[in-house]
Amino acid sequence: MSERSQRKPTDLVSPLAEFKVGVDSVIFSVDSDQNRLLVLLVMRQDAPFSGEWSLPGTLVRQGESLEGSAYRVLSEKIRVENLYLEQLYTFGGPNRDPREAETSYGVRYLSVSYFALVRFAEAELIADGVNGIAWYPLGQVPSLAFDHQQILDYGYRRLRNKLEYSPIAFDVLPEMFTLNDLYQLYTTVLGDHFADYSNFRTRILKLGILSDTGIKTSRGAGRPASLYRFDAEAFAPLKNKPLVFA
Amino acid sequence: MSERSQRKPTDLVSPLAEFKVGVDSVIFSVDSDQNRLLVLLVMRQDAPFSGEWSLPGTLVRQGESLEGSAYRVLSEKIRVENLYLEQLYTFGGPNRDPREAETSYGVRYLSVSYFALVRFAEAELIADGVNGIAWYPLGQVPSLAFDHQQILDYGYRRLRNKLEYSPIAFDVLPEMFTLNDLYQLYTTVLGDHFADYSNFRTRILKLGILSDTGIKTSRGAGRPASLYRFDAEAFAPLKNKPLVFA
DNA sequence: GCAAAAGTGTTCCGACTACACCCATGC
DNA sequence: GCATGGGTGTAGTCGGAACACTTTTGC
Repeated sequence: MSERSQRKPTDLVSPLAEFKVGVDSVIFSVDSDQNRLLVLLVMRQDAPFSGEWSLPGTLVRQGESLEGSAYRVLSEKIRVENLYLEQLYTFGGPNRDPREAETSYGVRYLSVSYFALVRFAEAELIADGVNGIAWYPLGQVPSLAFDHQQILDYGYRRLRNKLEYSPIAFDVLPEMFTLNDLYQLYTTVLGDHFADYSNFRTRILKLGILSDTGIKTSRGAGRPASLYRFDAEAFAPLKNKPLVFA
Repeated sequence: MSERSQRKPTDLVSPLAEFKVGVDSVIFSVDSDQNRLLVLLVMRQDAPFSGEWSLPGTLVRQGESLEGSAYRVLSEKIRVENLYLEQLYTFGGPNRDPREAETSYGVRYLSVSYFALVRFAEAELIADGVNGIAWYPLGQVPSLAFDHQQILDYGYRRLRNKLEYSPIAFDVLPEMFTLNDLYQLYTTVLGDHFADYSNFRTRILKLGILSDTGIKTSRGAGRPASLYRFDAEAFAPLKNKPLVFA
């Protein structure tokens, strides 16, 4: 890690800060029935910002890794098997948390943020009867505690980037899915500012990372659609290569 | 920031971790005379890892922001005016720093890493006579203290990405530069796995963000080259748009 | 003149766009 | 049949890759 600055003998510089480290997560999900992009918010119970909505978060415990901490919050709020999780950014300026003022000796509160995309269908919210917890459609998000709006914005940008250039969509789609399912996922997250369905089809198939299971599925009227499966082996050699999914 | 998990009254969960927060920086520079990509390393003076090379870093002081801390280390090591700096990633697993074991009560050491690209010509190393400090060509980097090799790898990846998709090259080139200067910068960082000079020229000029000053410069034999200047106004509307510089 | 470096132009080809069109199902 | 959604094909266009060629300097 780090060392002090290199003044030789007596260190008469200002003292080191002491930190509590929090992990806050921007947890996204796509409701494919209503084509809405959702973010998970929780109502704060304690000061500061008691009664306001915020991103789910926690303070890091002894012996716990940052990512482990992120997974813990996630599992405390929702039951979900399939997800993508990655670190976002660390916010750590002084005075970003009102609790810093209260404490006599200057403890700082730092937030390592994560962003997650979870499979909506299986994501079951864990209501403990006391806490408010809810999926909010992006665009209907209320004002948030701390600097959480900033974190959310940052997470949304990252989500769109990841979706375009990484196969995270397949972490959140069911094992087998139609190409239309995939297309809908992309449009709800990215907006429909890209290729029409027909061109999307051909391009994504040309990548060669989807395998047709041959199984057909019928959703009401219309011709039944083929179910596809993400082919991890075929994708492996393409990893780290610049790929555009949308 | 964050709250605890939502158990109601008594918190009998494992206690919170206490953190020292360090900032470690991957500072790159391009020696355009020798076409080498360099990274700044310092020799550690104190335990742990005393006598080993490491990334320049420091522990965050009271009242100091993370970015401020990164700038402080930078200014303690080199004198440089023009640079690009951005946060990289936060490494914070338990047991990543040997000092955690020494302390009786489990203080954790967390590293928020930054990456910087500085203008080589004006970067003057501040030798304090005691500390080793040196530019190492990438590929000749010795084994590093802590998990600094991992941070360096991460920084290198980010550097290449940023160079391809952001105009950070112009933060580090002189005010006026030839297209060949620009091309050399790209090739030394990215390798010459992209367009030849002639295609690079036309593509970068078509972006419309470089303005020809009309001034010619002659470097030995050959036809004199035009000096160009980065046009920040012309670039402004393109910001946030996906742009490929290489 | 000749070598060296800067700068221009041309040809080829693959990829993306915008459609029009065919196919298989429910009712 | 016909509406509905799935799936295929094609013509036009844009942009990058490769490379030949011209221009302007030093010597």
